[in-house]
Amino acid sequence: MANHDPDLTDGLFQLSFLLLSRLTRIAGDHDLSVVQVRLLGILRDREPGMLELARYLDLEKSSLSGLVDRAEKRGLVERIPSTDDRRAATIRVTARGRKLTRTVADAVHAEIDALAAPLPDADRKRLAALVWQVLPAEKK
Amino acid sequence: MANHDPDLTDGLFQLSFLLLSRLTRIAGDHDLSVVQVRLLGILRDREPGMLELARYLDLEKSSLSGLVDRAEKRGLVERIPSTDDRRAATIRVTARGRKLTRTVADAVHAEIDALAAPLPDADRKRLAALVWQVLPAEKK
DNA sequence: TATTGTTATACTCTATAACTATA
DNA sequence: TATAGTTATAGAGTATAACAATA
Repeated sequence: MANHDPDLTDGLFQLSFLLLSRLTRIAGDHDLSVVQVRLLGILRDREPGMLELARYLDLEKSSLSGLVDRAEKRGLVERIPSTDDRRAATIRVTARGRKLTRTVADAVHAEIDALAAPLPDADRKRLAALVWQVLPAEKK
Repeated sequence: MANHDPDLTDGLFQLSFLLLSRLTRIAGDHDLSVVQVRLLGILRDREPGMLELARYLDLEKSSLSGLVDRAEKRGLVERIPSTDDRRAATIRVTARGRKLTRTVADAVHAEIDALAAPLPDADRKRLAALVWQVLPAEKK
């Protein structure tokens, strides 16, 4: 009955795929892809240039162009031309994008809370603490 | 200094994206995509039909056709025509696919072990147990 | 009629390479 | 020359709808 020594790697990937699948569905409910949600999430508290954004998302700068194009076309973000470097622009989330970000974030939170709800409160806290301990410093 | 009450949802998604990024890189080292790795992983101990496989991967059956086509073209899997239902086929991993699956799985395991290595042994076990507790029964 | 699977089509996402404009 | 960003192109992955073959 008791899982003796369940494998950490397998469990983490099972959980990752489950979370990703939930996120994909929630994003899809708002006509967003997972990467668009990540983009919006990054823009919550930053106004990065394209190269910086590419680094955050671990994408080539060329991949960013289309991504930002599609988000801009939907009025979720805007390109703000830099005043001091006429090659550069920063990407800023619009009011509409910010609203959508909040909506999606709330839905995601509710979903994950429900997933973890069966755990006793102390275990949920322990899990959160352990997860954050595994994350490398630059992700925190 | 101490993260007081770090958010569970945020931590889990940070970790999920980190794991996914590691998996993407490892898969790419072997010219595989993440979904191809998942496909191979499922075939380790099953020989499902296309519809069954679609259900495992949470994809439309039409998406499976191309996925399996590409894997078959590389000699990683093969379509075995069903003997009792001439519409149907099962998907079987080849010897070559099995070997590649092991290689990738080993690399992934090593990578995640390294990631979790800073944790004391007891904490690693606790983390694994908690993760498995969050997973719904059908994933175990 | 229902089911298994493929095909046609369209879109998103991604990379590489070549390019433009500015520094 | 170097840097910020876009464009051209190609391919994987995905879905919807229509289809073929078999049950």
